[in-house]
Amino acid sequence: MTRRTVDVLLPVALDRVWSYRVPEGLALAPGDVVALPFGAKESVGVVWGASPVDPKLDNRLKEIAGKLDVAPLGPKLRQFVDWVSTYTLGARGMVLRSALRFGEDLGVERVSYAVRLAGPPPRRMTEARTRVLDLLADGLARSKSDVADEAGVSPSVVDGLVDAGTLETLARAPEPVMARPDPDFAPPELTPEQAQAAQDLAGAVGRGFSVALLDGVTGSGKTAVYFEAVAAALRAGRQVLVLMPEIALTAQALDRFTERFAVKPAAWHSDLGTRRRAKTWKAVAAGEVAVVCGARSSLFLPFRDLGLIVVDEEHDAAYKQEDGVHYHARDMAVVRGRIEQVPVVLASATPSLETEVNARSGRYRRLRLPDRFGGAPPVLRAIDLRRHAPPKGRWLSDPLVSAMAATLKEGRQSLLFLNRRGFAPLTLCKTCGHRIDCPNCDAWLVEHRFRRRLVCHQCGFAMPKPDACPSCEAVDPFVPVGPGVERLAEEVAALLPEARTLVLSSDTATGPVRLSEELRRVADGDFDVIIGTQIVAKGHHFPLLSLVGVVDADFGLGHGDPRAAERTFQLLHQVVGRAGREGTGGRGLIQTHMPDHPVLRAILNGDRDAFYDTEIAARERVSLPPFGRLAALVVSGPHAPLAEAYAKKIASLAPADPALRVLGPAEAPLALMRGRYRYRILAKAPRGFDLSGLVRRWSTAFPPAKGGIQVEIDIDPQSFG
DNA sequence: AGCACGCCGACT
DNA sequence: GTCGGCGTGCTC
Repeated sequence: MTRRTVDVLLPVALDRVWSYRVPEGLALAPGDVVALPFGAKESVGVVWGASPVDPKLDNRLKEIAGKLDVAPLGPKLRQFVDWVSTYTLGARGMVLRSALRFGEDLGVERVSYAVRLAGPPPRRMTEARTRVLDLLADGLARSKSDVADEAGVSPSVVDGLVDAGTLETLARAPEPVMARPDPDFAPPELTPEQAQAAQDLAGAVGRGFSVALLDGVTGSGKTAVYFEAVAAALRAGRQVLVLMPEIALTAQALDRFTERFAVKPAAWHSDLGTRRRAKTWKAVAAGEVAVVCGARSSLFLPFRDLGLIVVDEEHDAAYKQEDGVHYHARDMAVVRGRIEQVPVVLASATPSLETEVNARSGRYRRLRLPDRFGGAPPVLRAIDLRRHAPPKGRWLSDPLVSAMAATLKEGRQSLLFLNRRGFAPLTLCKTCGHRIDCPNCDAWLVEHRFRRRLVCHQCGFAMPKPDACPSCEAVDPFVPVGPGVERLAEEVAALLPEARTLVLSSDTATGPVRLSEELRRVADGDFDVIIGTQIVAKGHHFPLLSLVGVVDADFGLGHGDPRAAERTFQLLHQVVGRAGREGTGGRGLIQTHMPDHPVLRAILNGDRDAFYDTEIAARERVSLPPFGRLAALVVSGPHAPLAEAYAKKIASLAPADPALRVLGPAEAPLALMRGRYRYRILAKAPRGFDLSGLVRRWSTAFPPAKGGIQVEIDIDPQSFG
């Protein structure tokens, strides 16, 4: 007799489905989330389909343990998972894993207890009890932990009042993750241009797939405009995904949503606790959450009825996922939009070159927003470091320092931008010239004075600064070379001792929560000088800021990597845009050795199109993306000659296709990383070529990888080098 | 990705 | 004699 079987996809690094027996009486359909035994333990999986089972396998089939009480993954999400896996060559199971990120426990909801005033005051009054009763005097119920927090007492004080009969506990149903946002709560006043763009975006909702580039600087009202498209989707009763770079997901950003729609959006990022994660995931699947603001992984959330996708800061490099499955969230957002048949809005002041090309060709609609502060962008000036070289051991030129002093005197804030974490990027022995490198990577150890350690920015290796040179054994011989943000802080302290400075980098703002706190203090005027890495460039608003100093504009230029030039352009554009958003004429001073470099000229002249013109022409000439396609195959292993030999071997196995060009293997940009030697093969193909398919065929011919050798495949790599 | 199995070195 | 290192191979 034939048994009922289903094919199940599991969230593990496997590319295929597995057949299972369906127990008697259990109805299963594709998309159902099930529990099942897998290997030695219990796992979850998703019913992906049903196919005839090899009879030889039949008696080895295991049985599905049961169906989980969550909404099934819909056909469009399953199609998206399949598509992403096919395109990126990431294992299908690993792509599914991104869609099943509901944490360990989906099961039991924790009952939370609320308390409210219910009886006479207790016989014995204490100060702590008074504070609790004052807080609850309005008669409303609050959760026990909120009461303890807000009254500044320990939870046992609340318990004591319950025991005394003054308060009563109510087991409250777990609150819904979010109340429904109100599209009509606080409609903005829009300029005619904004209103027109808003109308365009809102009009696209409900009319199938389309892509629009919403093009405008930070002060142009981009957010207010795309919120109108969000409002349109809400009115249609549909869900919305707003993608943001992880680091931009701050309270500041979410507050803007709250001001417009009266409730907070659901947030989705790596900082979420498992509890909240599970709750949000379920609520998204059930259609109870209307709007998610999330980092790139929110692309795989199981929306029940998605109506709109917004990709904010679409050019941001953080959208590229580099570990596990390699994908670009902006590109995949467009794919999900196409599969879901919903509009996609890409928002940026400095679009990626890919998006700019698509807008110029008319594939994407462009909606351009003028700066609403009447075209008064910050006044920008280059400081030519060849003429204004700071003294040795300093990095701030005289003109920049005097501008900072004047700004301080006016009671306004200055922002110094330097994209280097730590104190100094290089530590040298002054006796023998020995350089302190990472033992696992081809990188210098960066001194971090706050942490009192030398740190590898590649692999995280850290060690205390040694007392003696490991090479010549001279005692205390080290000199820091070059600046990091921490070293600038020292310089500012010496030059402007009365200034209150803040260093803002991923070391000080660890995650959206901490970053939010620091940004709030900046907005409150707790600091005069903010010294930041690229973390300060990403869409945050600094209301008191009137001077931006770019300490080293040349960083990333002049290596001939087109992507580096694009990055520098975007970063500088964004950073100088932080100055003077409140109408007071802001200033930007840019320290550089090459004020005539095209990227800097475009920045200084505010001529964005000039930058795109030259960059697009250059890429077209040499068929770099988006005018050609790239795939990178990175071979790595603990033993350099073996890894290189393997890389050469697979390069020689490339399919013969006249359209394909195989370059390398060459040492990868980071030839040694985490103790692994890396060699990179680049495959180039024309636009429109099925590069994924070709690489997939190619990879089936790879010999078995032994000796710890790994091959990572990156379709559309970000670096062209 | 997990996880078990298995085959070699240093210890209660 | 056993504990445990991580290389290899399997998962319906």
